[in-house]
Amino acid sequence: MPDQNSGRRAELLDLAAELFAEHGYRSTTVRDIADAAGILSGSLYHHFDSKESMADEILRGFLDSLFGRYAEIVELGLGPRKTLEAIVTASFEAIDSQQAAVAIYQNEAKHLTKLERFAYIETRNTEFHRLWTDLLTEGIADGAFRPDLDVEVVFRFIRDTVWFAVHWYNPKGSLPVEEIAQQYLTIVLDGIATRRRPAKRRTDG
Amino acid sequence: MPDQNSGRRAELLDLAAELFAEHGYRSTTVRDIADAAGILSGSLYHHFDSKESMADEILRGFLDSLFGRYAEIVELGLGPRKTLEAIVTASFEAIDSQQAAVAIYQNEAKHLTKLERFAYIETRNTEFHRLWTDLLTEGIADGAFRPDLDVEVVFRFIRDTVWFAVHWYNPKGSLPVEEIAQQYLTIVLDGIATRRRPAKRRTDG
DNA sequence: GTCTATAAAGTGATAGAC
DNA sequence: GTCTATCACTTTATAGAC
Repeated sequence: MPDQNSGRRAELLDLAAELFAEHGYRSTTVRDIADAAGILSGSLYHHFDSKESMADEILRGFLDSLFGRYAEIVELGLGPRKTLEAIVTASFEAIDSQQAAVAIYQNEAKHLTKLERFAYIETRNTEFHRLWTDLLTEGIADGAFRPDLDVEVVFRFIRDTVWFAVHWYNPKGSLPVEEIAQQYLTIVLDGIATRRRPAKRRTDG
Repeated sequence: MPDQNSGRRAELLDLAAELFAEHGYRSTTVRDIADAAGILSGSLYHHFDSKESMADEILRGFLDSLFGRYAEIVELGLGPRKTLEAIVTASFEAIDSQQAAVAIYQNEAKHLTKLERFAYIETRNTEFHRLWTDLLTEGIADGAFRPDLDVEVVFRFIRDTVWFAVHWYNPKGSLPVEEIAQQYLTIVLDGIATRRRPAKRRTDG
């Protein structure tokens, strides 16, 4: 295995990530990746052990950086509502800056976790579940969120909507990522129906 | 091609749908399908032209029934809010009764549309987009929905959350599909944040 | 309606030359 | 770091017997 920090290596990994994201892990052949890089398929094995190793490296890097960011946010102790807003915003920023990795995580995680080497995905999913249900439970307890909601349903609802945006978000589109995050937060927090008092309200700090 | 209504044919199609949904279209081999049916792979070709034909038949059947149901709802002329509720509920019912087909639609449509024979998926997507944006625009115009929302963002938000439920919905779970649909509607319409007037409100008919 | 047998193409990966 | 050459295996699909 050559230098882990080689520029060429990172280049190839980026190409692989884009192809995995666009066509799916399974449908992308090592020949496709090599073609995109302008080399032959055999040459890829100078940089990586296997196709699986490439996906592994892409997902590991993405999840480490994402959960590092989440940990930073939680440590700020902003209270349930502001923490929720920050976590959602951070997730949209990840979609913006690491779109391919997010798409792979979305599309392939379920199947890859079956393989031992990808067991850390399950660990991260559990961590994510814990983060959200704690946050929602705390928010319900202190009056920030409605008490009549099923925490599990809300968790999945938020998780799904946030990550699914990766499928249509266009980094070059007219809507900047901050604005989309804001729109999502508005819907999740306040709903789409009209209300008698449209003013912003704040129950927590 | 044998009788289109043969019981065996439908049986094989159901098996294929479950495997495509569970492991992905690409990862499911014709051998897998034949194994599940207790026959050899070659025998499948007595019933179907190709693996692609199987996916085609599954998706066509699903989309036809779903859009038939949508058309029925729209024709009732219930007004924006009640129509939205009915469409969301109908979609959850589809997840309940045709889980495999919905999962295939979710996971594979993007790639399959590239093939000419699956062009009708794009047509349906356009139809779906039209249905929702009309509904939301109408609802904003008559005061049922908030005027400060981007119709496109809300459309994608609802579409994604509703269909994504197929990934975790368990037909044998404790929450009946009607209740999940209701929870989703509550979140989408009213948000998860507390409000000063928690009472139900109705702006349209 | 299923099986036997097999073709034809694609796929992940390796060994060694340059 | 890339290429040449190639292996071992998988996959879709076909032809004809039973």
